[in-house]
Parts: sequence; structure tokens; C-alpha cells
Amino acid sequence: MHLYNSLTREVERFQPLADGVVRMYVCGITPYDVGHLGHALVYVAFDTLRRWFEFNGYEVHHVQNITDVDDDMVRVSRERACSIAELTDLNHAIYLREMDALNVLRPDAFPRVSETIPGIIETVSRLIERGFAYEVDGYVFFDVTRTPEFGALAGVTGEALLSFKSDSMPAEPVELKRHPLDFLVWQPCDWEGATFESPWGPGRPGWHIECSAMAQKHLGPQLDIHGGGKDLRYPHHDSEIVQSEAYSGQRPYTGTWMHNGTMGLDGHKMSKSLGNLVKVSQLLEEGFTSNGLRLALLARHYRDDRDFSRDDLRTWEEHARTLERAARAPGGPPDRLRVQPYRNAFHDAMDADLDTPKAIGVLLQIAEGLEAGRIAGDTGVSTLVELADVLGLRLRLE
RNA sequence: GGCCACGUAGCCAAGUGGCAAGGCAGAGGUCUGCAAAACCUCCAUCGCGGGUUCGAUUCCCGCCGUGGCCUCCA
Repeated sequence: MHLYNSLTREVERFQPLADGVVRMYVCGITPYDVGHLGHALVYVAFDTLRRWFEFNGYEVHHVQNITDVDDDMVRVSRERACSIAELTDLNHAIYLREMDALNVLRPDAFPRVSETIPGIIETVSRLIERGFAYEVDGYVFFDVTRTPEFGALAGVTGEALLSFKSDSMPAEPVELKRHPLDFLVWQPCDWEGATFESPWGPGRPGWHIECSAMAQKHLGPQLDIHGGGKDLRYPHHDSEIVQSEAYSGQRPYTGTWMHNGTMGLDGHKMSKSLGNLVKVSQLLEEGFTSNGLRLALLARHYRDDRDFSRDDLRTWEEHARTLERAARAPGGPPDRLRVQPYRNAFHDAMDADLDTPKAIGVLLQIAEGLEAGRIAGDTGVSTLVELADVLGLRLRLE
């Protein structure tokens, strides 16, 4: 299997650390609101990757975090007069319902930051001990001068990172940092429900350290796959790399970094700040189906940016009907064309960095062949159903 | 400033080391009292310049242009 590694910027042959086992960590959501299609894209893409691994006989250990300790979580829980845990439970339940509807297999674990505090404190402590982090007035910062490779995912290292533009700066006390690129791993806090006792006083973790600690706790010091939207590449994932490697002393932290493209609307990336969101539950209410939505999401390569349109979605709904119909078609007699060449084509497409657009094309060819009686029905139908399942499409009749 | 994509007919878009899918729009035609619909036909030196090759739209290098991302985000 060959996958594109965002770190090396090349398609590489996938080789897990342990034979036959894939340790996969995917960045999850901050559940202060319901999800949108951009989120669905991430989780459908990595669900498809997982299914492809499993189809090829790998045992996948799949972990996806929940960022429940966060400024927005505090703000929204106050607005709604509920606890952070209640807000998390509510939105996570909605998230699960939507992902179930999209036939996304559930990860083995959904760790929450609030449940990983001891591990985070231990991680921060060890970073300080080893001289990779320093404490000032209750804040703990990671010292990026200790790790010159910081910025590898961004494609820029050293002082050049300072030239990055930003519309919004995080609320970090720059004056306390030794170097402007140093980032927070712990900060003082007194918000109810988001504050924890620590050697540096009451506070809460920085954003990046959470993932390092949760991945470490559930999957160990080294991962095979680390995934997320490409907007997390820098600084989030770059920070994670230097933290985790400084903590464990083991490299590489992640064998293959994978980032999916962004979902847009009318040419602008969907984001909560712009408010240009299309929600999964809304589309389901409008009558769009699981198969149609998954096809539409997978009809473009996972690394491509794309724009949502209802017209496009309607087209893929029609293709979904075609596949569903073909799965019930008698197909041709056994002496007709065998389906093996199509299996090979599907395999080659998926093997080439998960080329789902091409794989879908193969499924449509099989469907067309079955309906026209050109492809033998005995093996053709079962192959169609089996390969569609790799893409998370449900064709088998209930 | 950097990173990553992309640049195929008026528009959208697939694709390939060897005569360039498809859709929409447009032109002509069949049919029709006129029109619509349907059907038929027509419509591309694949951004520019080099290189590799018997041959490049396809591979490599450079340039130009467009877009996305870049210490909020998935």
C-alpha cells in the first residue's frame, strides 16, 4: 500500500512499526457545537482508510480525541448554563448519530482531555526535566530552540516561521516567552470545570500537548498514521511532533502524516467564523442518503480541496441508486465476463494513496456491466457489494 | 514570505508516452403549421519556454497565471 506522507511530501510504501498492526490517531473535534461537512470529510476519509487497511488484513487501533477543555467549551457552556461535561456529552451524541448515519466505523477510543490530565501533567513535567520546556508565572512553554526541526510539516524551520501571517493570534502572553515561537503547554486558569491542580498551580493544558499525551496513553510513543485536516498541519501537528519526540526520546513520532483537503462553500473554506456551514444533519433531513453523501465526499481525492454543491450531491445520489440497483440485478450468466480485472483495478486505485475517485469509477463500471448482463452475476454482485463496503457504501438489502 | 495544488473548447470537466471522454452553451440538420422536446452532425495546435524521447497534453526543469493553506479551525 502506498500513501502520501505530508512530512516527506512523497508517496511512500506504507510500513507499520509492528507487522499487521496499524496504530492510527485522528484529530477529533472540539464539541462546543454540532459538526459540519468539513468534519464529515475528515472522518469519512479516515474511516475509508481504516476499512482499506482492514480489507487488507491489518488490525487497526484507531483513536480519535475529544478536545473538551478549551476556551470555546467554557464560553458556550456558560451561555447555555450547563457544565462542560454536559455540553460535551450532548454534542458528542449528535456527532455519533451523524457519523453512524454516514456509516463511519467507531474508533476504539474517544479519549477526552479532561480524562487525560494526569498523563498531560506527567508529560509536561518530563519536558521540563529534560530541558525542553520552562515555567514562568504558572505558564509552561515549549522551548523551540531545542528542536531545530520544528516546522518540518509547515515546510519551513527556524526564524523563517516568524514570517507566517496570521489574522488571529492566540491568547498567549508573548512577553513571558524566551522565543516568540515558543508555544504553550500549560497555562493558569480559574474557569470552573476547566481547571486542574498541577505542580505549576491551578491551570489547564495547552492545545497541542493534549494530543501528544492522549496518543501516548492509548497508542504508545510511536504512531503509524496520524491524520487530520490540513489546517492542523502547522502549528498543531508540528508542535505535537517536537513535544512527543522530546518526551519519549523515540523518533519518528509518526510514520505517515496524512492531511485531507478542506471543504468549502462558494469558494470559501467552511469555518465557524465565516458561518458558511453545511451541516450533515441538515442534509440528511433534506433526504440525501448515506450512500449519496459518502460517494460525494469520496468522489474527490481526500487531499484535494473541494466546494460543496447540492447539484453535485444530487448527481452522486443518482450514482448511488445505480450501485444499489446493480447489487440487486441478476447480472449475466456464469460464462460471461469475470469480475477479477475490476477487482484488480479497484485494488490498484486504492493502493495508490487511496484514489477513491478512480475506485468509484470501477464500482460504476461493475454496476453497468451487471445491469447490461456483460458481467457474470454470481461473483459480480458479491464483489460489487464487498468492494462498495470498503468505501463504506451499504448496498446489501436489509 | 513560505508550503501545496491546479492551468484541457465560451463554461464545467475526464484522461493518456502514440489519432484528446463526457456534460452545458452555441451552430447546422431531421421532425413540426410555428415552437418545444427528441434524435443526428459540427465545434481543442491540452498556459508559455526549454529538456528527455522515434514520438510529450502526459515525464523532468524554468517561467507566467489562478486558487487553497499558513502560532482560530477538521
